[in-house]
Amino acid sequence: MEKIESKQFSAGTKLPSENELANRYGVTRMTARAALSKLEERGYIYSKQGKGRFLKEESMQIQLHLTGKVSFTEKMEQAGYDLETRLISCEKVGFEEKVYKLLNCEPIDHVYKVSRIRIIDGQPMAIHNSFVSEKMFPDIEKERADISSMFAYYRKHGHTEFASSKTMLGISFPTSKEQQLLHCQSMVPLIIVENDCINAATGEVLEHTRILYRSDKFKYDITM
Amino acid sequence: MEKIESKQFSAGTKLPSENELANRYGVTRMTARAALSKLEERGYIYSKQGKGRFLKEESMQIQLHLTGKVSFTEKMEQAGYDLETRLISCEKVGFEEKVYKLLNCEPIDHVYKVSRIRIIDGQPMAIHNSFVSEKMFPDIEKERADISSMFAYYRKHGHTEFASSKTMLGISFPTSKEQQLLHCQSMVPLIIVENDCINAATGEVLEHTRILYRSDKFKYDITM
DNA sequence: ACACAGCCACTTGGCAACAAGTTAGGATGA
DNA sequence: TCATCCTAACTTGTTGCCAAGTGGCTGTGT
Repeated sequence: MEKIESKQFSAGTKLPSENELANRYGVTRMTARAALSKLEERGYIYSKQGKGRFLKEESMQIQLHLTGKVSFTEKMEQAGYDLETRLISCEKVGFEEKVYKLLNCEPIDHVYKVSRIRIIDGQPMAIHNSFVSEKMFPDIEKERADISSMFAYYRKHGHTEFASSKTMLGISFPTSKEQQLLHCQSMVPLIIVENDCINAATGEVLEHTRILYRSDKFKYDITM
Repeated sequence: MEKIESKQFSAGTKLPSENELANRYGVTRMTARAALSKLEERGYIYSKQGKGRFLKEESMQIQLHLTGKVSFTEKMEQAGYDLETRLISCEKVGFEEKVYKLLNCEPIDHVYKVSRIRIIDGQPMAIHNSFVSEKMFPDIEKERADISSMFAYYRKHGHTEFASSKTMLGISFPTSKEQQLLHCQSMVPLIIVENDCINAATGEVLEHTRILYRSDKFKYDITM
């Protein structure tokens, strides 16, 4: 059934039709169709009614050192990539226990989610969510338009030395909104990396960050 | 369409039928069916003909420090889990450039893949593949039955100090064989962690390891 | 009153026919 | 000879119907 994916063709190649696959492997057309749909949902192929199914070009993979101290921006610019960071949204979020607890907030406090998208060489690669409390940054609503770099924003507010907390990694699938932003299919796994940014001098938690990486766009280096 | 998954029920709950979902959201039964199939392939629900679809119980997640120096066995036993490691296979593999290069092997050399499965509290959690060269361990074919721990095996052959190389992380989906071994569906992502085990004294590469973790069974700690 | 058989309404699973889009080639006409 | 249109043979997409499995309800016989 899914030995189909082991056959490696070059990009743009036309795949055998549903009927041909069904005959060749002695299954019904529905079974072949299901297998092909899976490949489509994973983002390996695309289909055109009346024409057929075609292999997408395999996208480049960028090496990314996940555990490093340097910021994403610096990493990418050092490696010579054309990185654009675009602000998507900056709005209050509903109560979420984990985030509120980390930011030392009560349920009545307001927490903002600053959502930015990372675009490399024209391709959206990751969504960077920063959770900050109104308590810590009361003017965030007014200043939202100016936020280009979170670190620059924190320095402007007098925080100079930064540290990071425990870093956790998990996997999930994109919501329909995230699919649009990242230009990906529903079955492309996302790697979610979460940690906190702390003022090293005072120990205050400045933000909780939740970064969603397209798992197929990077090779992740987690060397200590 | 996929707002279905946001509704959190408790385990074992019966989901609305295909027809009911189709009517409720004003879509065809095929659309509802496709959405439910997706949930089934991701391993969230199961279906019984004539009865309906039901939520699976959410499995526990074990915290795992990916970048630590201690071995998987030690980590799990320290945390008090009942870990069983079972040998699946130990056989020659075909030429694979990356692995052969890392092991300093030519295409005519023989490389063995020692494949073991990690079972925690009765649940298969990960597949641990070790690639070793016949050049380095000529008697591996005879000794294969005795291999319980790779480190113990290396110590038996005179290697005492170990180091590890660069560690890379990636995502893929299980083959049908891996689905059987890990008791999981086809759309459950696997986290693949690869690195080399090196004799710290001589610098020789003893093995290349490729570990396949079920992404839904762990919370991955990648703190430096 | 109780046991049992049959039926019906519901579920998921599967299939076949049809619809819609594309392309190539041949018939037709100027 | 050349241009144009039509048709036929592909492709994928969609719809609807029927099969198979389950459980409850009801009628019937003892």
